[in-house]
Amino acid sequence: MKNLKQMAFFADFNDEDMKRLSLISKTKNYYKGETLFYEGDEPKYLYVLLEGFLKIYKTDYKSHQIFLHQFSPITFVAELTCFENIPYPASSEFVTDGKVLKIEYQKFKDDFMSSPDISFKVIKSLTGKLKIMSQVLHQETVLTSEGKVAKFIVENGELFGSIKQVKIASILNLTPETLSRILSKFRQNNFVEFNEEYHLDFYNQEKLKEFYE
Amino acid sequence: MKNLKQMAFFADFNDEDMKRLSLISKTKNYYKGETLFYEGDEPKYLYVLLEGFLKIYKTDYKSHQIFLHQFSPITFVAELTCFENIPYPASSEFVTDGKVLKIEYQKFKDDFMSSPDISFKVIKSLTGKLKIMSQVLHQETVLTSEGKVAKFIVENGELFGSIKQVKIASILNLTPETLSRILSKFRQNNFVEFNEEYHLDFYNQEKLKEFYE
DNA sequence: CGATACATTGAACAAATTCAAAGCTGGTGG
DNA sequence: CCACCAGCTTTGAATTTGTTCAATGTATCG
Repeated sequence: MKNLKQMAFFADFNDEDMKRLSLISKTKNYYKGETLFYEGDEPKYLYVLLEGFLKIYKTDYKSHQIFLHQFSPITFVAELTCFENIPYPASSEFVTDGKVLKIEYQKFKDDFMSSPDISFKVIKSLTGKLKIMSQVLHQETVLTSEGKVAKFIVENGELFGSIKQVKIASILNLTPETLSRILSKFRQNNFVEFNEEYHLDFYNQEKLKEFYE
Repeated sequence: MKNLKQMAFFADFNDEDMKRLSLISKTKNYYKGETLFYEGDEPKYLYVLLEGFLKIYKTDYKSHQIFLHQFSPITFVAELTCFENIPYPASSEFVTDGKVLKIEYQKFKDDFMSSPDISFKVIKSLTGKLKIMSQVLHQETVLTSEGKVAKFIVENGELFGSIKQVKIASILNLTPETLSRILSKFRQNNFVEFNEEYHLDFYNQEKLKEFYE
């Protein structure tokens, strides 16, 4: 359990606190590809992602995944559903092998939530989630496909070459075809340059920003 | 200031608390149509909507409004931006005349946030916002236009006749034309029936749900 | 009555997806 | 070492979904 202390949230727990926490929780390991919960499920535990990467997505009427976010350890996952006792609003799948702390929420609430420190950190965790959702909403409602790609280049350009375009397309909720067409358009207009390893050599930040600002 | 007590948040404030609050805040009146803040602005105060209805929206690249939510009193508005010190992620406009409590956030945080009661209620307010955003995101990313309309009929059918279709269209982020076409399609398939006053007389919930579940 | 806003309908248009086909590339096994 | 295969990328054409533009119809309210 000692790695919990890495989490900002539990950083100032003392040994006594950690012991109490361990009494109301247990860890579970998952393999890459396994699902932690599905959209619509009822929450049973308060989850803390301890190891591995967890993808959050929705499924549309065509059974296509809509990518929302990828969580890195260590963080609470979907705590909203516990606090509000509502079904999960999205599904989650391990992108790598991983480990999760499953906390009995009601006991956690009774035992820990009265502490101002904890409360404040729960607030921080929730505002973090709100920020993420706000960004996703912005991306999916106000940006065009070109805007999404332009923003991704400016903010995550280094990922070109290290991850495949199909992956980037799925992060941006675009088809690989659309991404390819937009990139070749950007290339033709000299907004970007790629080297032979698909790495981004250059981008015209000013021109690209016009697509999303 | 006594109406603050109507807000669940301040319900159990005593007179002393209220006095302290009044020292770090002031109220301001707004007319219908006025803007409280624009997307991108830096937050200056923690706002509490005391009276009136406040519309939250984003603006897309075509300068079209994307409707997100309409707040009713009494509630915090955009508290996230204070907690995280980030720009407003959306704009807001009064739909009616209204009144707002402007609280100096830093002092509120210092004076009040240490109380577990307050913290817990801030958490509730944040989870409420997360739920709203989750619904908006669902509506805008996974539902089709038909799905949006079907869901609106089932969940808000009584509003037909009392508000105009243009208004419904803007709530659903559809054009009036699209809404009209979908409604006439639903009428033709006998999924819904309207009377001569545009009131919803009947809907086939089962059929309609197929569009959004 | 007439003006103004709202609703409906059709046709053209736009953005992105889907489907299909053809290159490319990198890794594996013979 | 090379050939081949599976997965990725690119490109074109068709399709889909919803918007835009334009015209017409319908209410409502001074």
